This record gives sequence, C-alpha cells and structure tokens, in this order.
Amino acid sequence: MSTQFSSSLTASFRSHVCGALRADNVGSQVKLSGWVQNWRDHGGVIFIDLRDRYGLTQVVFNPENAADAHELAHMLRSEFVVQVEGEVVTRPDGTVNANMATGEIEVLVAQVKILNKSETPPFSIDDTREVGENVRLQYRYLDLRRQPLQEAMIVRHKVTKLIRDYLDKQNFLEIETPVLTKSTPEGARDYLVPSRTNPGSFFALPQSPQLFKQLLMVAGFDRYFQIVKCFRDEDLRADRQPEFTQIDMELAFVEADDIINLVEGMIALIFKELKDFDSVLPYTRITYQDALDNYGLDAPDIRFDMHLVDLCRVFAETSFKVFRSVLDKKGIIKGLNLKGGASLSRREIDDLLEVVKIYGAKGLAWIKVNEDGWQSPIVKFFEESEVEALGQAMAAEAGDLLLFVADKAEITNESLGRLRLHLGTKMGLIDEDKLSFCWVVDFPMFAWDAQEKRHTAIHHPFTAPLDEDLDKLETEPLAVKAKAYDLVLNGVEVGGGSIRIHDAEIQTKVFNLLNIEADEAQEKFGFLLDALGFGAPPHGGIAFGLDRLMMLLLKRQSIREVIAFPKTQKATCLLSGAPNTVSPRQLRDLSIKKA
RNA sequence: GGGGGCGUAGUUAAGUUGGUUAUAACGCCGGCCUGUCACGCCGGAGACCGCGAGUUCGAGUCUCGUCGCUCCCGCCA
Repeated sequence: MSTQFSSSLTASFRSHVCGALRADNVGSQVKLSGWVQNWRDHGGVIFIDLRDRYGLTQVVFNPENAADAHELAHMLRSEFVVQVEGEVVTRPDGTVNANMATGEIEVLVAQVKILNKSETPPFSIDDTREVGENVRLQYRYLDLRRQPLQEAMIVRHKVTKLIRDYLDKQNFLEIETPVLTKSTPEGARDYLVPSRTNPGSFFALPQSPQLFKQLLMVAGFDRYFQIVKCFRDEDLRADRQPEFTQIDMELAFVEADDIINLVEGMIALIFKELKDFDSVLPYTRITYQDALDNYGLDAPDIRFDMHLVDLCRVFAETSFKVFRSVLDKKGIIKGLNLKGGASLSRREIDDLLEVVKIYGAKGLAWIKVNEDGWQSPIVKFFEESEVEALGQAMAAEAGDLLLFVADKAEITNESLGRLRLHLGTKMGLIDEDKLSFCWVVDFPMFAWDAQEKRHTAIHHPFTAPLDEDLDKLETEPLAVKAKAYDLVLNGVEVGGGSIRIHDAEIQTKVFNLLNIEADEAQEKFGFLLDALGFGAPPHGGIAFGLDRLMMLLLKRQSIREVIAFPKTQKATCLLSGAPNTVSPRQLRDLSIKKA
C-alpha cells in the first residue's frame, strides 16, 4: 500500500501521509493533512500528533519559527482536521521516539490551516481502553478511526483482494445476482420487501445466491464467484448478523475433490499472506461420523487432543439404573478423560454440570482417579468387571477426572462435545495461536424431524447424494450420504458446499423424500428445475463466511469487530436508527396496512 | 419464546449491613510552563445513579415492572 502521494490530484492537501516520513526526508518541505490525535502545549513550543490511517507524525509549532502558526495552534483540540506545511527536521538528541514509526523526525510547521473543527469526541481515539459497545456503535464513524477497526477494515480489504486475484487467475468470473429475489420458505426466515408495482407481493432478500449461481452454471459460466451480502431474519449471536458477507463460488465439470483442492489453495494463501502461516495441504479430512464420535460436534476443534469415548459396550450389561434406562431407550453413554482433573473441587465439577445442562443433559457423572482408588458417587453401583473395562476404555491414570453423560445420542454428543471445548479453554489445553483446519465430509443427506414427522435436508435440497448411496435413496434415506463438505477452522464452520443434483429424476426423488410435492417444488424452485432440464452441466460449489473468516484471522471475539457498520443483537443500527417507522403515504403506496 | 450478565459525570470504573454533600481516573474548561510524546503543575465545571412504580423515617443499594446493550438455548435448509 502506498504511503506517499505523488499524484497532483492530492497535492493540494498533502504531499505525504502521516505514516510516511523518515530520516531520509529530513530537509524537505512537506504538506500533511490529518486529525489532531493529541496536543502538548508547553507554553512556548506546542506539539501535535497528527493522525491519518497510515500513521502518526509529530508536528511542532515554535513561536520563534512561525508566530502566526503558533498562535493558531492554541485553538487546536482533539480530532480537529488540520493541514500543516513545513520542513522535516531531525528531532533533537534524546527526544527520538522509538515507539513511533516516524519517531526520528518531526515537521516544523511554517503554516497551519484548520480544515474543520470537531466536537469533543465521546471517547478518545487513541486510547486502548474498552468503551461500551453501545457508545461505539452509536458513534461508529469515530470507532472506525480507532486502530482495531482500522486494522480490521484494511485486512478485510486485503483478504477480498487476494480472493479476487486468486480466483481471477483460476478463470473465475465475478457475476452479480439479484438482491430483490424470490422468497424460499425452506430454511431461514426471509427479509421481505414489498413490491409497489405488484400490490400484495413481496421480494425476499437472498439468504444466499444459491439458485442463481446454479443458473449461471446452466448458462455456461463454468467458474463463478461473488463476494456478496446475504440476509437471514433470525436471532443474532456473537458470530451471526442479519446481513453478512459470503464468498460464494460455483463450478461446472467438477467433483468435490476439485473444489476442495482449489479452495484449499485460496484459504492457505490468505493465511500465508496475512498471518505468515504455512498450511500443510491437503487439510485433514474427517467424516461426519468420526467428528460426532470423537468430538461430539460436526465442527470439531482439533487444536487439542481430547476425545469422547463410547462406553455403551462397557456398560452393556450394567445394572446401574441411570445408565441401564438410557441404554434401554436406545440412548448412549460417552465419557471424557480430563487429564489431571482429579484436583478439581466439588464446586468446579458442579460448574461443569451447568455446562452440559445448557445442551439438555440431565446429569454429569464423574470419577476422580486418585492414587488410592476411585472417588465417585456412582462407582459403588458398578461391577468389578465394569470398573476394569471402564478404566481401560478411558485410559485412566492417577490424577485423571472421568466425566460421563448418558442420554439420547444427540444430547450426549453435543453436551460432551461442548464440555470438551469448555474444558479446552478453561484448562488451557488450547494453543490460541494454533490454526487447525479440517474438512468434514460424508454428511448424511437427511435428518429426521420427529416433530414435523418428515425428513429435512442437512445441507440443502439440491445437494447430490454419493453415487454409491443412490440405491438407498428410497429404501434407507437416513443412510444416504451427501457430496457435501464443510471447512472447519478451530471448531468454527467457515465454509460449506456440495456437488449439486443436475439430474431431474434424482432431484424429484429428493423432493419426494423431503415431502415437497411436485407442484410445490414447481411453484418454489420451478425456474431452477426448468433450467436443469436444458443441459445443466455437472456442477457444485462452496460458500465461505467472510465475516467469520475475518474474525478468526484477527482473533476477534465477535463478528461485529470485523464489520464496518454492524447491527445490535436486536438487529437495529444504533448509528442510523434503522429500522424505523415510515409515513402513512409510503405504506399506502405499498398497499400495506399495519396489523 | 426462554435463561444469565450489565446499565452510576463525556468515558472507564468504585460505592460496605439501606443512612450526612455519590468517589476516582482519564477527558473537558481556565491559568502557568520552550522538547514533550500517557507532557507536567495549579484551579474549576460536570451525575434526576437507564426509566417507572413499590417497600422504608430514609433507596445508587432491596422488590416488581419496563427500556437498552450483551452472552447463551431455541432458531439459523
């Protein structure tokens, strides 16, 4: 990034930016424009730290050198916008500031112009002290002046530029898809936009450009990408905003491996360029089943090596009532071995119970493996043979804490999986500097929704089944695996995609399984189905969550820290006041009545 | 829809078992200071303790409600 302006376009305001000047520049006449970060008035000489996004330069007003400028400098306050003109000089001996990139020099001001005054800002721009997020969001334009958000925006730009350059070299075309599009009731809640010209009808903002990118494949643009806003009207989280940015890609004439290889290169490049991190390619691949078995979650954090252990076999014949009844109801029992955890207090173990309770587990059994035997409220219910088998299965050693959940499979897996993460953080088992990528593959096509009594698509209804599972589509749908793949970084899903169905017959079968009738499918996705009938090439794609990627890249606690103008948890904008009520006139135009 | 946390000068925080005039730091305003860079020194202003109700002789503190911010569960094909 250039830090010096030679262009005559900008020369009227500045010859250099505020981070540019070095000892080499001593003696030259320069012009700087920027914001007053700080001022130090010594009665005689006045120092100003002038800031722009490139850095800080100390400028000096000396009454003996330029009396008028010095007089004017008394008026300067925080965040005033000023232009100064003067000579670059070396700082006197002993006053070099090693903490500043420009610390060897200063600008001796001959002329100063106040370009604009500023109100006293509600928080200081240079202070690293935490400021309440509501204040930061209300004055986001000031928050954006501060270093963390400056860095985030700059890095974000670098990332999207790397992506565009990388994909351009790979023959991708960036093509825009509509923002005013059609509501698809499957999936997340849509943001709706009323159509004035079609009273009673609504556009939906896209949850993803899914259908349109598939149409682009039919159209013959065999490599498409887009860095695109997507919208979901669901509740927010630290890593979820109602509008977010996706790196969206689709390719024709490819298999899953082709896509995986291609985007691995892109992700590896990003982390190499911005973190100097050398990826070992290809990234590890973990099957969905292995992820659940070993980590309890479909987005495993493999930065640390603690696995869930299946104990169903150990306790197959148990007479311990709690375990017995779970097994009889087709539930499962799994355990975690927290190495060295025997030193945890009773109170700390109770806190762990609270963690698993969040995810529906009713209890958390535990055993402290002490030098002189096992200490536990439940061991007395076990047979000697069970104790031995358990010790072996868990590789128990003196000092360990064994933790167990027995429940329905989903609850056991998720609660222990989350407990594993909790322990990883709390016990310092996670190296926070580590970047552990993995692909999760072989997702099932369908899940069974017991409440609605129907199959639901785990990925989406256009995902293709594995070729070898095609014959199970009708007989054993829950055993069918999909050509789907997720990229997981440090336990966070950062991307996901699939090979799509390009065969109308298979698509019909999948819709049938999802209880989507032919006429319903036609009404919802007819335009895609029609298109698939006109020579759709085999195709597939992937989408990455840019915000989440940025959050991990910059180690921020929230997605809001990498978005210029984020929304609050209630999906409002504290800066603009959106959403707001509108005039009766506007509603009348749209044929909308308030409920 | 549900559970937890927070809300006190502009900002960040302290505020004891309910008890005189609600503290501090930074910032702000005024003054002094010619080498600072978290400049220093002297002085000053600044708070309807989120809002509303209740309990009490007395509420920043206790109770209820409400609003806002936040974390999580549900939700997010």
